[in-house]
Amino acid sequence: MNRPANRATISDVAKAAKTGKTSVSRYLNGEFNVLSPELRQRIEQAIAALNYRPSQMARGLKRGRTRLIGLIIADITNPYSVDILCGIEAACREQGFTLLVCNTNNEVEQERHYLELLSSYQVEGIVVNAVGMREEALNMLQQSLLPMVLIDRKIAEFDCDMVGLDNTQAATLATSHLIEQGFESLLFITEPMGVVNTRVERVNAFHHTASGFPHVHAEHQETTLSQPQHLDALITAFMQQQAGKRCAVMVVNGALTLQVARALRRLHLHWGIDLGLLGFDELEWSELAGVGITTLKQPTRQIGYHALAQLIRRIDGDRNAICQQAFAGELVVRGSTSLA
Amino acid sequence: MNRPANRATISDVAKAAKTGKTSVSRYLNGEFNVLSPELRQRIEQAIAALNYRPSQMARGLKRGRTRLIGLIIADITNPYSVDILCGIEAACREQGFTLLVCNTNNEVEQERHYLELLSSYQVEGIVVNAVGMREEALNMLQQSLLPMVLIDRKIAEFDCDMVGLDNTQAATLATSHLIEQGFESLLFITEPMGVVNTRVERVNAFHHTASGFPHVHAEHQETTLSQPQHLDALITAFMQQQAGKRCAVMVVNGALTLQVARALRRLHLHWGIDLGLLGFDELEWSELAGVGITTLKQPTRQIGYHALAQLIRRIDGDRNAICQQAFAGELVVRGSTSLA
DNA sequence: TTGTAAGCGTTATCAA
DNA sequence: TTGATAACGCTTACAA
Repeated sequence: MNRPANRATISDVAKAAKTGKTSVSRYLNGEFNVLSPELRQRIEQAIAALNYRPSQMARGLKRGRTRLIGLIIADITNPYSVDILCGIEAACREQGFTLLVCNTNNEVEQERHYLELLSSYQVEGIVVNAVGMREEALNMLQQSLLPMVLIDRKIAEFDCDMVGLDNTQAATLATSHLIEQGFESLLFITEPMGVVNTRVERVNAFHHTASGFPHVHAEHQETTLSQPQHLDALITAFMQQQAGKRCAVMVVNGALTLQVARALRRLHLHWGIDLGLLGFDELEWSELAGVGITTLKQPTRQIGYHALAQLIRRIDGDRNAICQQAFAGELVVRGSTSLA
Repeated sequence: MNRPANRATISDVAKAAKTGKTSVSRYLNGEFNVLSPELRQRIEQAIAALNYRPSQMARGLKRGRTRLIGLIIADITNPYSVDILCGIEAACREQGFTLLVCNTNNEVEQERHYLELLSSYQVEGIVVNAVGMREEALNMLQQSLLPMVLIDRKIAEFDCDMVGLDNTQAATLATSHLIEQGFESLLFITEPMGVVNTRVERVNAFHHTASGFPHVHAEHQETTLSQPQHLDALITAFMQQQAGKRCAVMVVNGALTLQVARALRRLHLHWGIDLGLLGFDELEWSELAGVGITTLKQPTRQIGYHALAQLIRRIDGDRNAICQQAFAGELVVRGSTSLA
């Protein structure tokens, strides 16, 4: 019943080194103080000879500590999420954790699946980047008992550590910039606000800031990523209504900014010439699109990094009250917000 | 010694349902034909009551079959890799496999780490997207005994299934297009060719195609992503040397195209006006950059999808000869290659 | 300094 | 139909 194709086990190594499993285990865990140099060497050779690698399965089963962190991403296609991921990875590396990335593709079923998977593989904590995730999916998270931290998004009635952008500061900064640049008519385009706190906070700060300038017209409109052509109508209507005024469009996130830029192209409207344009989220092509697009840049890496730091604190037993960390955004000014 | 915080085990369920572990295990594996309806219901209730979830750790340990696939990505920041990932995921979903994504960030150490991790968690196969991976890192792969398929890149002296672009077809298509558009002087900018077969094949096909047109000047130059300013000198020299001719630049991949576009901006050269520009890899912003950038689009999703299909064939015991699948690229023509 | 043996939570074998 | 019981590969008391 030999299965020669299979990997060597700790018993094989023990046999080859003419010793017991215990000593091999000790070797594996670096407990050299209880190993004679001679035995240590025998084990070393046996391991090399058999090309032995310990089974994390068995290890995890036994000790329950895996140094594994799960990251659930709703949409890996989103560059914002990827940046966050990089920040988390950096932190993981420093702390000796390994990151397992799971992309749910915005599907509830996938999220449920991964959540169970991660938990059943004994990850010690989970980071959830819920950008674009539907409420339904989020509720599922509450069932998980694992240490967990949310990125970017709060969930109503679900107390959980959160790390993200200071939306009020950011939207205020962006709106002020447009007004300073002399724009008198502002349109904030957002995905459906619903209970998505990031969107709501951005829109609120937008209106609040604009309301300090009576001569400025400010309105917001909702649209969905799935119906990009809807933007054409939205923007056309706005431009007609506000004809003669210096108009600017502000966009709630990077994914939507891409769609807005495409719509403007279709409409033969040029940002920086026919109207102003400012988008949340810095994109690699922001400077290449026409005269460049002014963006509100999030400290994404930092957000990811601190999210993991917080998670590890929880893993290490921190029982302090839930905390929400908000980081300031930065304005990157380009041609799209300086009308000639 | 009770640990009430911990998850329920199969024994707990068995106890709660007043039965043995075996029956519970049978229930979990859907062997209802050997379970009386009555017992089945008791188990069902016990599971619900305890919110029991089987431990994949223990399962994997026991049966050695996990339905897990590992994906090793050298640079998740690369949109090409993300697209591939999406294709693989789609295939995984269909086939009932779960994908674990590991980003090595182009670090050899990370790759070694993940390779061991995946194998020690009993993934049944690995897909490697080596784009941007250094040779050093690739060698490590050879040690792995798992079923494996490479994306985009071959490794010298390492027989392994590979799925990628038909580089010769693609480069020929692109070069022909430039010549048809009346460009007489072509510069192919590539990352260091070394033994990276994709780059070599593209450059070779480029020269071969151009050589059919005696009036066309064709040259290639190497540069690295880490020294974007080097591009400025490269391009300036080319434009001066070929002054008076209709010049075009072709770029070996999307990441480098981004850098080239930035360099051209710095040099105040406008693609579609001062020179032609064509890049491998379609990017979401290709149409938004100036007059739009002509690209050679890879069927990325398809590549990912077929890579997984091939891997599964191997997992299922396919022992046929190593196979390399090359998919055709498609030209997306935009303003950058039609000089007024 | 070394080794034996009892688990960890499953599944597989075999007997009832 | 059921259910002990022995693995799976590892860690960890506990002995020696």
